[in-house]
Amino acid sequence: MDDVDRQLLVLLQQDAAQSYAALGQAVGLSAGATHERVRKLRERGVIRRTAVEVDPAAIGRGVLAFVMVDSTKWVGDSGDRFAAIPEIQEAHVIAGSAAVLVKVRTATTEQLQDVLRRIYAIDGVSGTQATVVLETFFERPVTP
Amino acid sequence: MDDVDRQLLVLLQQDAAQSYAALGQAVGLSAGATHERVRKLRERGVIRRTAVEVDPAAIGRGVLAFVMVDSTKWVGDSGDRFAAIPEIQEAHVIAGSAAVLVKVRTATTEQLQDVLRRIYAIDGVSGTQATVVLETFFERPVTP
DNA sequence: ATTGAAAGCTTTTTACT
DNA sequence: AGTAAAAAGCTTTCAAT
Repeated sequence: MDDVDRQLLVLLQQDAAQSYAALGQAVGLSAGATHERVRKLRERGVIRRTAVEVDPAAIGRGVLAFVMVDSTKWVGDSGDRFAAIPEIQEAHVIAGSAAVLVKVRTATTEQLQDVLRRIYAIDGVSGTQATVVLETFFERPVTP
Repeated sequence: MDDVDRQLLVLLQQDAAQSYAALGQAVGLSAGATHERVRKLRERGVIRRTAVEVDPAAIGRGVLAFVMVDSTKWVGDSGDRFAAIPEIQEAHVIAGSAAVLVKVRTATTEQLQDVLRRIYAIDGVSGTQATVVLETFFERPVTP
């Protein structure tokens, strides 16, 4: 992982649809060498995948909320229970009490309420504290 | 936005590097028609961009935390102040008091502390409450 | 809006440095 | 690791439906 790799990652986070020739020109390498470096970044798992980024509002997910979930039992192995709720975009085990922090996207606040109901139905969950987002300043890739 | 468009979005969120021929086969369309649909999804802004997804730990961002930021003044136009801190991956204005919720990725907890210091330095910020993530269950695309 | 095919690039491989 | 060039494959455009 040198400077060129880091530069390539930044460029590919901005636009993964550009050609290796263009990428190579930007970092001062031939298309072939650029291709080989990107291939290795994938192989080593630094690049996990290439994906399109979708506007949440355009697909009926205009409401964003973060929900703190409290539990009376150990939550370390209940990831699947959260994954089973499709409106949950992220779920993290957090420090403090037995707790999980989830990021939820729904079409309406009514649907958000329904997601909270389904979270409550998870075994051991003793409480939720939802925080609704009014405006997203930015969401951006993590730069190296 | 019909069912085929939604299917295409799901497939492209999983792997945007596949060919239009493969995509078309999956949804029962020719490569040309698939290309045209994807082009329109881009044009309409449903697809924002194509990007690689990078493993945060591999680029020295193994520590993840969510930080609630309280402020004594209106925060609606201080997005740039948060954007100026590169370790902040997301920043959202949240309901409740004058507050912002940010997602931070750093290499170490010492660096996290330094980010908190820089957040405190933002005009009007009166307090922060950091929650460190112990384990990420999942982070996934929003499905239509 | 979709098809099928042609033209023009890109990726991917290979031989060489 | 990098370069350069060839082969294979893909994107993009276009006439037709």
